[in-house]
Amino acid sequence: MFVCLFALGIPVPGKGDQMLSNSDAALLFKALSDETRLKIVDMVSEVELCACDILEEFELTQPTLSYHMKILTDSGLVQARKDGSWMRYTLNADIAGSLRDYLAQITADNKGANAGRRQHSNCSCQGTCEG
Amino acid sequence: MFVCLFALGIPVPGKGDQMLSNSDAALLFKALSDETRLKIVDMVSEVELCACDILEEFELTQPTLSYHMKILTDSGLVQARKDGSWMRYTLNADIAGSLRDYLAQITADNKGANAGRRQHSNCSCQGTCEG
DNA sequence: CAAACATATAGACATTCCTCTATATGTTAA
DNA sequence: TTAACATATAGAGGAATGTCTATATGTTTG
Repeated sequence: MFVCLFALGIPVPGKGDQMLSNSDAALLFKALSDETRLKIVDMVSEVELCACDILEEFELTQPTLSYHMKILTDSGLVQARKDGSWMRYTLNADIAGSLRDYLAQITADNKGANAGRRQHSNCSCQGTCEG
Repeated sequence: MFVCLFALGIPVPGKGDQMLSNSDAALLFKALSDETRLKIVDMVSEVELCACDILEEFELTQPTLSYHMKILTDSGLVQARKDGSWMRYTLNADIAGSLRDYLAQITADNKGANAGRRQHSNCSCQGTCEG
């Protein structure tokens, strides 16, 4: 039977993304533990944005936004690129993927020694999902 | 072409789990922003455990563990069940699933108006995944 | 160069977080 | 009922967080 390894929280082999350490994951979740930063992640996952574009969407001062961007880039979840006087931000899709894998891993209940493969409750792939 | 909706971060219809609000998600990520709590989540996702079982795995005092369990249960990520003198803890799989969906959603780059369905980088389902 | 623009840093301040000790509450067992 | 066990609560203290104002740094433009 084919199952969706991703949905089971099993890192897909050959993808090159390694399981995050607990401390890295804690840092990434801390970066996501603030509503402002959640909105920023959502924004920069769609399209590259400069700080001034992001600032317009919030009622924050420029230094406060800079503080949040530093937390996001230090965690690795957001990439910064300097373009003249602008800083352009995008999501780091690899880190985001690793964090999704990590979250799936620690919330999966198939980690015991005798855990068998089975359909994950959150996967729509009714057994047809390649594993 | 069939794609994996789950891996795309699109809530699977008919599952009954609603997209979390930003503030709920921030609270859940805050619950996960501490290494001790990450380990606890990993532990209780495998098997129901009482506080004393969990305490043995850490170099913490009992009140400190109680503090962490309160944060985890208040967030909804962990369920508590009183059994005589013991508190038994398990992962709330529904909330965990909603959080995985939320994370997939805000880190997906397919949210624009003209976004097309396509294979997600973290899904092993090579187009065979039912959507 | 000087002015305007974009961003970062420094420092202050209130709040929250994580840990502890001490103690309280509730449950089981002798 | 008393002792032992399991957990929760109160309160303290130091560290971290999120916000601001003021200022510094670097870039573009007239």
